[in-house]
Amino acid sequence: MGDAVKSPRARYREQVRDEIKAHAWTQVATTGASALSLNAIAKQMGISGPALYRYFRNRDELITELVLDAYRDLYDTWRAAVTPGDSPEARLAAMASALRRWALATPHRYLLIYGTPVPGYAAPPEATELAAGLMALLLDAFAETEGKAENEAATALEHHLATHRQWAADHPAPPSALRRALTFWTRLHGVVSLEVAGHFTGMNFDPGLLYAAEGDSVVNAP
Amino acid sequence: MGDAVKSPRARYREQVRDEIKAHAWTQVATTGASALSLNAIAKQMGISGPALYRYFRNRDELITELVLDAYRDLYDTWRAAVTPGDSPEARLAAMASALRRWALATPHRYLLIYGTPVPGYAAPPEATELAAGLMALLLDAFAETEGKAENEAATALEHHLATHRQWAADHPAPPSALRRALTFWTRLHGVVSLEVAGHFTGMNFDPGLLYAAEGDSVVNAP
DNA sequence: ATACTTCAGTTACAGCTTCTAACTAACACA
DNA sequence: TGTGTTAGTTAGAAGCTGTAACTGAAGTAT
Repeated sequence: MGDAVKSPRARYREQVRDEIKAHAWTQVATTGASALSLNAIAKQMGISGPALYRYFRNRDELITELVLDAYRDLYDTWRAAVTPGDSPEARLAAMASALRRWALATPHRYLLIYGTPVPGYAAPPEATELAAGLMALLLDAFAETEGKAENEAATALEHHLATHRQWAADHPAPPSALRRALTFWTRLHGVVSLEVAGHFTGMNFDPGLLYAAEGDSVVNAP
Repeated sequence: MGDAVKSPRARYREQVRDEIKAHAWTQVATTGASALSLNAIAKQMGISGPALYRYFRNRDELITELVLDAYRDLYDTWRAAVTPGDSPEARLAAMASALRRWALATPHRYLLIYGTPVPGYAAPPEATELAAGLMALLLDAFAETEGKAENEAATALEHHLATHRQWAADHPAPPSALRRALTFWTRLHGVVSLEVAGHFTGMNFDPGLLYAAEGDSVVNAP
């Protein structure tokens, strides 16, 4: 485990695990996580079904691994999308459009982490930490900008968040930033989740414009 | 079919169909639609598995029926929530809080229509019509109020919607109302979908306050 | 070098799923 | 009383997850 140079067995094991995950991803991308079949993966790899259980305790463990990978990939995507020196507004805009591109590229990957939870699956603590890492990127940016609560309910929320901020306990962002980061997240998710779930198809308008307006509504609040 | 008084066979058939759906609903409520098992329903009813195929062509047809029922139920809930004479603001507030209550009462029912689509399932045209019926209730209210686009992106969206309004073709609401209804929908969905999917658990804040702020942000825009 | 242990992969199987095919038995109606 | 419709049956194909028991190869220790 702590070895810098891994044994050949461990290397082989890791390689097969990666191959399994690669096949799992193509399956998720096409049919979604709920239809993921370990048997089908084994068949594609030319091995028997039960052989996969040497590498993953069960189906849920494989799915959990995919969820964590998805979080990490989104985190990397955001890190790659922002230019460190840029203004917070520019960084938020970059993260917003990167998120939608990431979601539309592989809708089922987005739904895997933000859609209907697959029955029986329990999010591991690591997933919560990765989600917090994403949130931290938003908080970093919002902490650098000002933004007034636009109505009484928003003010009430902001006051509430001043004392209910365990989810951002180790981040110095003020309540206003917490509120705007949360709002940013839910507004973007509201648009993109309905889009990837196909709820806009047939409505004949451009979801990209709605998405842009929603992102701007939080970042460039009047 | 067109008979006002149905034959005893048809009545029996309808009764069994309803019983199947009732069992399906309790199953959906506990484990979600993706884990719905026709076999398990048959066992609960004391009949053999294949007998159910007399009443539903296949699993997807049963799920489709549940989806349509859910839409109808949400529509009725909204109709019951609003008081006709009330101000549009009051009606929108009533629909918003009714929606969240409806979603939290049976999370999987909300996810059935607004969550990850179950693989293989294709939304029937009737579902689109029912969704349009829900949207019409929002449009009715927003058409009675004023609301300015708060930034350039929102203005661009509003202009776009002036010429891309097939989804509200038979509704006289102006572009501003279309924009606000759409925004209302996605903002409420953004909060409630993350809430029912469990993404707020462990964050230790009250989603109800965020939900209220989001609803107000569209209805009581400054 | 030989013996021992670890482990990847195998087949067989239990138990679950959807769904089809063929058959029986009850009912409606003329 | 006869005929056609239909609700239900069992049998079974083909798929799934997951367990048990076994084989054979690779790594490790003596």
